Amino acid sequence: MSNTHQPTLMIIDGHSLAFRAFYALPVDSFQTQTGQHTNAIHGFIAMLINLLNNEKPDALCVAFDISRHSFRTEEYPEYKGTRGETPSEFKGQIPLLQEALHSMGIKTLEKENYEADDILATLSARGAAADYRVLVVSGDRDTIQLVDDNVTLLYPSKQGVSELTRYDAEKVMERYGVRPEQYPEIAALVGETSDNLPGVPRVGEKTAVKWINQFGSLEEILRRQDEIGGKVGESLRENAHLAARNRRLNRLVRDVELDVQLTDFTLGAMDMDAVAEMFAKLEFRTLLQRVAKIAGTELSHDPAKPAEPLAPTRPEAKLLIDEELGDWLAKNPSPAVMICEGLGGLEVGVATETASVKFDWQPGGRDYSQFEQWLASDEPKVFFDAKAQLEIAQRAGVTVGGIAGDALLAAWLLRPATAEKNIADAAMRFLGEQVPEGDPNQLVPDEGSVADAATLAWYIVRTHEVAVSRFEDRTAEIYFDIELPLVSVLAALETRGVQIDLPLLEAHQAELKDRVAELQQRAFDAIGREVNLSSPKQLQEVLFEQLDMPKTRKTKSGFTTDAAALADLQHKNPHPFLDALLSHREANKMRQMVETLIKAVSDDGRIHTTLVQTGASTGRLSSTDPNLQNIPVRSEEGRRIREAFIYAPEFETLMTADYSQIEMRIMADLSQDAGLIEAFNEGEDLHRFVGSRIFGVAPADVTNEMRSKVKAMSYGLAYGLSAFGLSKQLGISAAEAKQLMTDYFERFGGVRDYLRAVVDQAKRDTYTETIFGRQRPFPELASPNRILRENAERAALNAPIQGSAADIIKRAMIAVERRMREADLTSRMLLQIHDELMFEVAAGEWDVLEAIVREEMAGAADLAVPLEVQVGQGANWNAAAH
DNA sequence: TACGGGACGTA
DNA sequence: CGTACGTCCCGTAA
Repeated sequence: MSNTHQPTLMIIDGHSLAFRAFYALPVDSFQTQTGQHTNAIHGFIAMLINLLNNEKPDALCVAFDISRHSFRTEEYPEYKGTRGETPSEFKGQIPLLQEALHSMGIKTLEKENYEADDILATLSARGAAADYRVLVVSGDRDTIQLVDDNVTLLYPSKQGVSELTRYDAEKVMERYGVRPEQYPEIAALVGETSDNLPGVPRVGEKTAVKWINQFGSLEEILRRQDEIGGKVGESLRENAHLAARNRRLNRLVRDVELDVQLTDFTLGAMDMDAVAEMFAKLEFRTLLQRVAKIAGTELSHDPAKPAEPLAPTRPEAKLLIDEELGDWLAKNPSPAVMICEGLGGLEVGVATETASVKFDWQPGGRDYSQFEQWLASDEPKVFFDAKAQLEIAQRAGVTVGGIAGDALLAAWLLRPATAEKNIADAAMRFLGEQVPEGDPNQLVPDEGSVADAATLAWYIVRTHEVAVSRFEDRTAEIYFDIELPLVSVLAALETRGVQIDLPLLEAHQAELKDRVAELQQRAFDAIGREVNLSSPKQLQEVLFEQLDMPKTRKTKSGFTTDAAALADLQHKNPHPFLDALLSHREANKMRQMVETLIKAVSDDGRIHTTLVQTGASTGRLSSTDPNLQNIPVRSEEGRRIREAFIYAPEFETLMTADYSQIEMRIMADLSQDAGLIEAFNEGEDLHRFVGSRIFGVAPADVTNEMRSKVKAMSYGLAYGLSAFGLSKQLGISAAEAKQLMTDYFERFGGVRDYLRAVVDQAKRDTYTETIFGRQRPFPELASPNRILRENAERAALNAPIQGSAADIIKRAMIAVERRMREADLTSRMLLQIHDELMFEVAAGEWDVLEAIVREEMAGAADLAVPLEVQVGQGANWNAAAH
């Protein structure tokens, strides 16, 4: 026996053990507040924790059945037919269990047409071949056949899942009197009631074992069935076909095609944040602690965090104003502030972990001057959604300084996909505590005001503390250096708004209205009836039934009528209706947008969008009410809308400044691809340069067609574009697209290596990271669902690129705003559109502003290639473009 | 009235 | 079978 450590692979039959747990634990005792049953999940996880503690597997996988349907039911439809309907209380628990496992970084597997047992068989064969010690955990006796020198079965004893019996080859021999691989032959003879597989009547375990030992195998028994006498022999001869069928059905498949590597199952560091969130959802408190303990002991290099103190009791909020309030604020550093806007005016709560105050705030009143001074000062304060709070204060005539924390942003940074939108959810996630309900006698007990301001502030300060304590160093940098300083910049942009030429917009609207009506009429005339052109359902009737056109790509509920498909139809099957419809679509879309913009203009003649800092999980901002980040630009009609974005009379002009090809530059930096870096340093047009390399011609000889292909390819790369997608987009053959990609990677191999490495890294770490360290978790990378997993792979590919661009422009915004303030400029930053900033420029300030903008935007990151900034000037947004 | 799907605008 | 968003409209479910 060698001394080297033989790794252990553990494979669990998820369904069978969850089902046993379900019957082992009382359904009614395990329910969340929303009524979700959790007894099977609880029992399963408890068992899993024991297994992790006792067996210390190096790799782990949990296999599930997808449905009752499998190749076995195809041969024998009655297979497992005696099993009753799965209890409804059980069904819903499986997806949640899988989610819980994923949160713990544990892979699950399932395979259409196979049972979990077959996956167990396949993986144990592969594990043994790869020299693992394999532990199979299953409540299904069929898995006994998997046991051998390398494979041990852990089988739950009768009472639930708390005790597992270890079956190695010897134990099987001892218990059943045959070698493990012979067990299914016994089972075939005896039958398996629970699988609805009747065996040979009169043959029980004893007889079967006797025969096996006498004849050596089932095959031999059936061949020599005539040698067996008596009633039993008669029964065997009559029912031999049953035994043969049972044997076919209970033979586990050991070579199921599984799109995984054993190394995928290697257990790594647990993302305790994700676990905590999931367990909070399931309301598992003690299990969470037990999991944390495992994670702590397993991650020896990650010292276990000190245990959280028990939930402190909520301090009684004092009602203070004037000097008393001032004294309190002076004595209690870094409290959370919560300003609630209610029917009765403004209610303010301020809290530390141990003390809190509250009061009704009458802005400007003498009793509140100390509070207002403190609010405006740089004294550190913590908020939940600081930008919204800042804007409430601003409406009350008070500025806010010292934004030292924002629990909403902190929670979002830790899990950007699903930021908790309210304090109660965040408190549940980070503290595991339920924020108490507000006054039940309240007339309108809405979600926003569950508790009084002081109580909310107390939850905010503690939630923030826990969230920040979970930051890794680089996450903390993103938080303190980027997201928090950005809050007041965004608030300023929102408050400023952007000037709109309303008469121009209204004229445009009137024109569009006429045009839409005309195009609608033309469409109606073309088909001789009236339909709703905005109804895909009615359009399908017209196109595929009335006009009998060829069917387009399928959607969930029929066939697509999107622009690309309609253009394709028009090509194959020209019809005036298609023309009218396409034009109507476009004009109608523009009309809607213009209408929305007109409605959004405030009394000050400006549009004030909301920039949502937690809007995108890549780190980008999003814009709502209205969305100013999707104002048309590609069509002539669209650019006319941009002409309505102007500057206020007291200013002189508009400036736009955008990063040119920032994502490709980031790609060059991240991949360190020598060719791509050279491309940017050459100063040659990027796509022309890349095209010359790929097609092997001089840059000057790159045709427009070549250039546009290369351009599509380059941009597609950062999105995980496939050869199929590329061929479709460019309208070229799949072979040509494939060749294009091959040629591209031939010349820019670093890019290919990088893209692969990103996904590999993300699979290992379960998250991606931007240049500045912004992380985005990708639990779906471990999903057994191929669609989900591949979507996650593409998103993971894109996240560092899109996210780094977001980091860079955010840093630029903070720096530019600061420089403008320092230079005491009147000019103002107004909008951010992902890679572009818009400014309203005051007379005489153009040059100094341009210098600041260029310097700070280009200097926002130090990449392997220069960051190029293009600046445009004009009387409106369209004219200021370049 | 609420919600998902389809379609489409931007980076 | 290309990432990230928000908004509109429709049609259906409550």
